[in-house]
Amino acid sequence: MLAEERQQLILKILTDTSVVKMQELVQMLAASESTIRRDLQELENRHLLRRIHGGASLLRKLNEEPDMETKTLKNVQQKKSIAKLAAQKIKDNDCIYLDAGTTTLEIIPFIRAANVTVVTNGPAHAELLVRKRILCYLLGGLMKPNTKAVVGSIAMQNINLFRFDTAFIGVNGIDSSMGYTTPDPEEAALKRCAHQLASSSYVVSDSSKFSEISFCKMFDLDKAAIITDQIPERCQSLMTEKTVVYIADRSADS
Amino acid sequence: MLAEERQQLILKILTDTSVVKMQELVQMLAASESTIRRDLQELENRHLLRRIHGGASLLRKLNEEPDMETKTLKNVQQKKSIAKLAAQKIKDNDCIYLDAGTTTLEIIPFIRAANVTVVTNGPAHAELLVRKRILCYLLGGLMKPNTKAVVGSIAMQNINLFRFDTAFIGVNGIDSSMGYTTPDPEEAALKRCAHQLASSSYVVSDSSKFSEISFCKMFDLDKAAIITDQIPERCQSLMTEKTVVYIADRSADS
DNA sequence: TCAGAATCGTTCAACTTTAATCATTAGTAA
DNA sequence: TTACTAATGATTAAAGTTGAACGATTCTGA
Repeated sequence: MLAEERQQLILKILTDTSVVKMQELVQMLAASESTIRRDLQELENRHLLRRIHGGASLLRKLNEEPDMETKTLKNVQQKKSIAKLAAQKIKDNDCIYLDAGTTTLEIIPFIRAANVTVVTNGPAHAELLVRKRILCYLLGGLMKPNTKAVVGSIAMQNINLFRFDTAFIGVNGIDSSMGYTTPDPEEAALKRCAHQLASSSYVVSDSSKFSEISFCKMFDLDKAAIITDQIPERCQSLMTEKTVVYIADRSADS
Repeated sequence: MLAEERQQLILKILTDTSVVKMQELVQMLAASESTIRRDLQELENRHLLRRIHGGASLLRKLNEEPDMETKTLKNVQQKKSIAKLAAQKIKDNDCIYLDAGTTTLEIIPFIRAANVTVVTNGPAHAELLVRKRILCYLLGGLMKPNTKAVVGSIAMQNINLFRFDTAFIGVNGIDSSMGYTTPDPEEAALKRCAHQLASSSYVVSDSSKFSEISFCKMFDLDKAAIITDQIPERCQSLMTEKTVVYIADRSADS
């Protein structure tokens, strides 16, 4: 096998799996460890992957430091099932808005609809989308250091150039009286804007955000449907009264 | 079999398989290795395929093409020394524009100046910058699948909101009569804009781009200084006559 | 914290591919 | 036929690629 083929294969495998072990590659490509090592080195130099001890990983895993709740396997599965359900809301030829954030990022691998156009304020989202050959517009503006989301007046100006069939929006708090909330005023403004420009809006969130209230209000509960994995007992009736809630079936994972 | 036939066949085989080995071609076309080699050479000169060690591959493979010369370690070192010199042009409190592309990406690790603000159309650049706690604005617009640069009318509109002390711009061709050139019209327009908005512009490029001419003209030679690793003998006088050239000292690597 | 295990970077020799050169063959026109 | 040119095939030194060895480094579990 030629070096070129091997390297293309490595990239392909990585796109599917996000991380890959040295030994797996040695087996799959039937080459020596030295050779794989050299391939990885070269691909890293070309900024096509990132080497890690024992293998390689995709370039940018949004948040380097895994935040508290992404840690447990349980939560990963929750997020994936939420993401899968969200992706099913996307129809052929849709124009959608995809908010920056880890939950919305998970949606991308599950998108099956054809001829979709996506607008996003998450650079990581944009890169994953074009890798999947999905037409993608990125909003301009100030890049926030911690979340790497694009925000600010330029982003607000840019987003108003579009209209969406559907918007998928992340939140930090869901409360029956305060509605949807998030810590950063700039991000809140952008999310509100996205919601107003969309025919239908979905808030994607795991169940830990219920009864939480963050600094900035985005909009009222009834303005968007919620896609989540479960509703805590204590606020079940309050929620279903005020808005539409879709519960992801965790056993339906791929 | 005529040379013409053979070459057409080679291209046909390549279109089907995307990569092909030397030995396979020798067998399939029943010609000597020398002949096949000459055919491949000619086809490469006509930009119809790309030769790789042990065979040939399609030109625009699915994913990555922009940096086929980033391969050798030698070239990596060249790019790093160019990048280092470029970074030294940045002073405290500067507002700079950083064009998308691999050469400009290398500049970021070498930035030492304090309180710098950077505007870029490369999402990867933006992420690296905020990781270094450098204030960064990303242009919005359409994301190009192969280079992952942001381009188009929105990007043009966004960039005009800024003024720069210095712009660092990548190119694909440097020619004494045609000036600086690049393959994509959209990118060319953006680069031209960046240059016009900057007090001073630097073109960063390794020496392989001299005497090359790409599809779209950006601007004339004298409009920007060049930062490179060396000038080929044949165009040394032509270049130094028409513009300012900075040569990076390769031994000054960190 | 420590020791053992796994992984990494470097070096080297065997091997393969390439580029350059030269001899041979085929085709062409006088 | 003969002389000339272009294309092909063969040879060989140089360059590139590969796998294995080995010490250095990092990870892991006690």
